[in-house]
Amino acid sequence: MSETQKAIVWFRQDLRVGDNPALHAAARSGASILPVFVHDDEDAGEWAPGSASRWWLRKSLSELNASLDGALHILRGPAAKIIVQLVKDVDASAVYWNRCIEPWRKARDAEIKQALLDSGVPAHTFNGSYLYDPAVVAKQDGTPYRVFTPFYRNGCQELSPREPLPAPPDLRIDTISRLERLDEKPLLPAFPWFESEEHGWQPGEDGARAALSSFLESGFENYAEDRDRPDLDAVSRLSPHLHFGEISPHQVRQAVIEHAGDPEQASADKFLSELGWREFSAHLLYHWPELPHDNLQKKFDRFPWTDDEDARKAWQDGVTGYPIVDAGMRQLWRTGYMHNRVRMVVASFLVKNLLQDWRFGAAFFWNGLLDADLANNSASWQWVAGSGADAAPYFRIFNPVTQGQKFDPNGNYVRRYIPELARMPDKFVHCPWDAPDHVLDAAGVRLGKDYPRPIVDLKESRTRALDAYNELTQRAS
DNA sequence: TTTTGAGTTGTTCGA
DNA sequence: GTCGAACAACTCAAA
Repeated sequence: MSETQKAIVWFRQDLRVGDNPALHAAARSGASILPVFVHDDEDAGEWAPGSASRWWLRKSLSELNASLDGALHILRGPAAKIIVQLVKDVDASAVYWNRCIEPWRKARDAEIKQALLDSGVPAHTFNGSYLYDPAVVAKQDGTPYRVFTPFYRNGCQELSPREPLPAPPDLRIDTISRLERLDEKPLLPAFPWFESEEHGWQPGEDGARAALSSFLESGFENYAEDRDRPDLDAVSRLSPHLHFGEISPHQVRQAVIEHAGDPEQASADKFLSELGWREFSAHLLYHWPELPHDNLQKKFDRFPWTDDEDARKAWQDGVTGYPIVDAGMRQLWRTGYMHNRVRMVVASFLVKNLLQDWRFGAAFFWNGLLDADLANNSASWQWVAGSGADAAPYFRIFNPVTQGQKFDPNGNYVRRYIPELARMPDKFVHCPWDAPDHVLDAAGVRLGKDYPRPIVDLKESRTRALDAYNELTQRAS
């Protein structure tokens, strides 16, 4: 291979140098590498990164650029046009990328690959983001799974994920091509947490590794028991790092197994199954590209969602009067993140107690979450709503008071995000409306002024949701 | 080939 | 206070 041969490595959701199959293969080809990222919002349409994701992406790209000696070329526009033109401009001999599963990317990338092939330039693509290639996992009869447990036990665990690849030792970055650099300012989001470092996030490959180490050293030991406790520091918080591909699930999996010494060890087993859920969501989106928009269970197309602006606003702003719900929504605003257990509680509350369409909730999360991921977000909202494949039974309706008392037993999570309840005693911190007047006085809480009264009655709204669901099943038969 | 039993995350009610 | 049953319907794989 001659010195002048040039390979484009197109980064997308794999903003890392380690365990990057596309980058690794390009380096091994001997070509000099032109690393590229394309802001392809026009291709993405409504699934362009939300406000929170934009903040993360900008930081992460800056980190990746530093890892690549400042050679990352960031462009903007429809990727088909940009990549094909770039190949011509720099006379590239090949293009490398790791595959994505979003329906809009899948379709578009197939076209780009064909266009490149037609012009005599091969596109080499890899599975970099999932332990098990979503295109490969299938039942005996060749059709995709709809239920998690057989998917995980039979579909996945018989396949062995690859060993993580090292960062390419002989990376030759192209230093000749000089392209126009993009002004990143329009990417800045309007979220308040952008201003402060309170959230403690460190986007980028180093930050991802640090998050993993910190989890293994502290939260991991009691992960199996404490992962449902939003008041404790027991979860990995790796989700945004995994979404942007700053670390691969292969690297995480290997580190967890090495640390635990045994994949069957309780915390390791539990954590690996969570990675399994990430795989399952990808599997669902890959095979059911309508997942972000359409109920997978068609009977839900007739569900009588209401369109209650006031209720939606109260939910978004964290002023529903149910402390665990409000704390979750405020955590989202302040940190771009929400603990998994609380996500289920706020989602159940929106969909079941408030009878709002899950797609409204999914869109709000898409904009607000740093880890917003089309597969996880869509599959999880459909799971909570009961409309998905292998979804929670509809009659499983979370009681926000019970959930609060069970998983935030001392109210520390609620107090962290709802300062107006900081002085409420444990007994009433999840149900301030039950507190006697003298307790409210002592805590400095005037219900309806300092902190809202509940916007719906739990028992009534539960019955209303169950009735709505029963009507669906009756009419279906 | 058909049957059978199990399946992430819950709540309420009545004994 | 504790405990089991009921709350649907469907997928999947083992028997």
